[in-house]
Amino acid sequence: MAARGGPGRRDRGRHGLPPRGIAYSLRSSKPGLAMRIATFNINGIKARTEALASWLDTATPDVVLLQEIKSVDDGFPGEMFEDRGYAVATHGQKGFNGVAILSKLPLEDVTRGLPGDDTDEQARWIEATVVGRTALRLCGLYLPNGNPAPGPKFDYKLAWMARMRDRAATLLSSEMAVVMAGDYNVIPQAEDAARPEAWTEDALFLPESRAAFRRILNLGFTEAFRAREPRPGHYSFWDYQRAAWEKNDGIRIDHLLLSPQAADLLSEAGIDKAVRGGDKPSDHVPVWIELDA
DNA sequence: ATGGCTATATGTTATAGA
Repeated sequence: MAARGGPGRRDRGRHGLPPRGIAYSLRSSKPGLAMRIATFNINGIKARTEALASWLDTATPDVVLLQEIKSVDDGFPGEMFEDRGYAVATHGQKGFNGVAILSKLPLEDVTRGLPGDDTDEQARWIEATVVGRTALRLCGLYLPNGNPAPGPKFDYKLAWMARMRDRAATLLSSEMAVVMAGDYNVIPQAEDAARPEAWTEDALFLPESRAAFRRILNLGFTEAFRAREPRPGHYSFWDYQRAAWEKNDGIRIDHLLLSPQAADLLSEAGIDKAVRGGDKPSDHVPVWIELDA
C-alpha cells in the first residue's frame, strides 16, 4: 500500500500547506485553500441588506454574484460590503433587474451588459476577472423570466439565451477558467421541481427554454450542483405564495456553469437552503461552489 | 384559482416577478 500523501508531501510546511512559491495544484478541501463562489438572487437590495450581511458573516464567501438588486448603482449600499472586505461592482437599473459582484479579491476588467443587442436596456449581465492562483472570469446573470409564454416576453427570453450562448462560446475560446452564475429562470429537468406537473405551461420549464439551456451546456460547460449531486429534491427558489416554503414546493433555477478549465478545479457545491427560513428572506437562496483556485 | 405574496417606484395603485 502506497504511503498517503504522495510526491510533494515532504515539501509542505506547517499546516500541510506548500511553502510559498510552490506552484503545484493542491487537490485539497482544507478550509481556506478553496475559493468559495456563490450566486444569490436577493430580490431587492434595500429590503435585504441586513439578511445579506448576516449571511455573508456566516458563509464568508470569497465571491458573491447578486441578482435582482432592484436598485440604481448609486442606491447600492456598497460601503456595507466594502467594510467587510469586499470589492463591489454593480450594474443597476431603477426598480427591477440589476446585478452586482462582491469579491474579496480585486475585480478587474469589469464589463456590463450582455453583448449582441445595443437596444437592450435591461441590466442582467456583468463580468469581471479575479486572480487567485489562477485567473477566473466571472459572469453574473439574471436571465429573463419569459412569462407569459407564448408572447413578447418569452421571445425576449429565447433571444437573450441565444445571445448568451454566443457570449459563452467566445469565453470558451479564450480558454480561461469561466464561471457563469446566476438566476437562469430555467428548471433543467423534472427532478428539479417538487411538482413538475405544475410548471408544464410555464416559461421556466417549457421545452424551448430547457433546450436553449442545454445548447449552452453542450458548448462544454458543467452545471456544478448537478455534477456533484445527482439526486432529486434540491431547490433554490420557493414562491412567497401558497405556503410554498412550508410545503417544500420548490424549484431549482439558480445555477453555476463552469468552463472545462473551471470544472477541473471544482471541489464542492451546495445550496444554503436554511436562508429561506430566516427573517425577511428572499424567495431564492444562495447556491455556491468551492474551486481550488 | 383568473397569481392567493413581496419589492419597488410609477407611490394609497401599477408593474414585475416565477
